[in-house]
Amino acid sequence: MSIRLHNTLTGNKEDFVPLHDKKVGMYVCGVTVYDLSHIGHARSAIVFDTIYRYFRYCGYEVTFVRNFTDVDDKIIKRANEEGVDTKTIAEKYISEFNIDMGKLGLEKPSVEPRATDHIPEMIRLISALVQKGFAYQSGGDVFFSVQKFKDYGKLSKRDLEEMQAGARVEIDEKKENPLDFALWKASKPGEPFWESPWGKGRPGWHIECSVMSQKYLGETLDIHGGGRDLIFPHHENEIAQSEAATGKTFVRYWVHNGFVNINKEKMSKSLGNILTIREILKDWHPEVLRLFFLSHHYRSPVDYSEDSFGEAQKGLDRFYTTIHEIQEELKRPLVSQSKVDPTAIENCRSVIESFPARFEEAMDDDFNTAQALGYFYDLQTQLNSLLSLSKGRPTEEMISMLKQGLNHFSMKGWVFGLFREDPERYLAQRKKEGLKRLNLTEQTILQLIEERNLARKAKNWKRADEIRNDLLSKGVVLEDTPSGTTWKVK
RNA sequence: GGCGGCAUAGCCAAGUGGUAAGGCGACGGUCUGCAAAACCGUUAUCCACCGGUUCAAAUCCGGUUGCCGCCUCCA
Repeated sequence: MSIRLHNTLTGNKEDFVPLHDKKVGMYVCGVTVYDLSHIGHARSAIVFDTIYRYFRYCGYEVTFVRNFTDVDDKIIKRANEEGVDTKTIAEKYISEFNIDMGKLGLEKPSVEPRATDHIPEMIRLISALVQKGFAYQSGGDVFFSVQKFKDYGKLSKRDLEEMQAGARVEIDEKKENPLDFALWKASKPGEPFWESPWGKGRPGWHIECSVMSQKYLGETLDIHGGGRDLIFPHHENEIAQSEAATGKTFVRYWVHNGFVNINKEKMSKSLGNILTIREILKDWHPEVLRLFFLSHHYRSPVDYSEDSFGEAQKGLDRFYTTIHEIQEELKRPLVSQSKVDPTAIENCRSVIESFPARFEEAMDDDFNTAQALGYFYDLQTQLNSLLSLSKGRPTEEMISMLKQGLNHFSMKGWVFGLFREDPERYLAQRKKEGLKRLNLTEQTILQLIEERNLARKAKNWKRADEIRNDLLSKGVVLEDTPSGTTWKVK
């Protein structure tokens, strides 16, 4: 079964056939480094990280390129505000970005090129475009002439004439056509610049991606990705530049992820609701973020809210609890015989054994992580069911099935970047955070449990329930198990 | 104004021709001193509305309504 993916260019789901048998060249637009990255960047990064991982899981050899835009108006503005040079700003936010991505547990791309390291190549490409008549110099600027490129608008499904009629475009006297875009910009005093045939200047935004993708992946890429908002003008312009220069198809499959809203509102500077990855990670485990995103289709918009993250948190806790319990069960001595109903065992077996196939079927279908996650929940239910059949007296058969389940969590979980923690540590950490939030110490809780257990021994249920209710009202849940009383934060 | 997308249970969310995954919540049961957790079961005769195509549609086509995104920097 091959992977099918939705191609923005055609609007259809297509069978993925790479250019070179089992090799995939994938380019994803990274960030402009002028500020901390936000939850939207996190989504894009997580979506493409998952795609990257799944291709590798399927045995593809993937070259994954994700760039840094380190020269840009916003960086210049920021540098001026802080009275430092643009390089300082860029370096700072590249390192912040790397910290965030590290915490999110993202795989390192194969190459992370920076725009400013590719200026000579950009100048070469721009010159070629001028020579071929696709671009023209105007003062110290060079523009791409959109009218010269017949296919302009094919990705964003726009018509040049209609856009011009739209008249929302600012008239720039330097441009022959208001929709023409800058390949090279003359630098103003105080701005960073490079020498070029057109004088001192700096590259336009789009050219870097054409150059860097071509350099690391060749003239035709298998996959090019990014957020939906990049479809126009960024990716449209990349196509124009690249295809005008090479005469070849630039990208075979365009993949775009949906946006993140915050409490049903668009995230924007003007609304002041930008949620940085830094802030998110103060309150939530990185895997909560991943679980949250992966429970939605990558192309749909998602809405961040305390509640929705709380739900993801709950789900993650439950997975780790199951994994932990399996590990504990594996340590218990085997029994040779069990009175457990064999059909119950067989039900568990069929779900556990069919999991990999179902997981792959879902992922092959345009990376349907939400569906795949549903199968993870099914798997979990069956493993819990098995645990409750075993009740601490596992047979060899049960152990083998539990191990199989654990293996699935580990192997398939890797594709999702989930279940990477030691469950015991994860659960302990959750308790610790909970105590901090409730302003309680473990000592207090353990003392109360001790007191309650004495009451229970004396069959003083009234006192025992009183203690339990008291703790519950503070947010602590007690669970009496055969091996003793445990607690957790609600 | 142009282009694109979405509308599935109380909530979140898969499903693009074969008769509604999964999660949260709720309810009933098993277990338990009672609970909690876990497990089992129930919870959408129906997928915004109207019409059409088809043996068959949430899924395709046409229309209506509502919401959102892009068209300007943006993941």
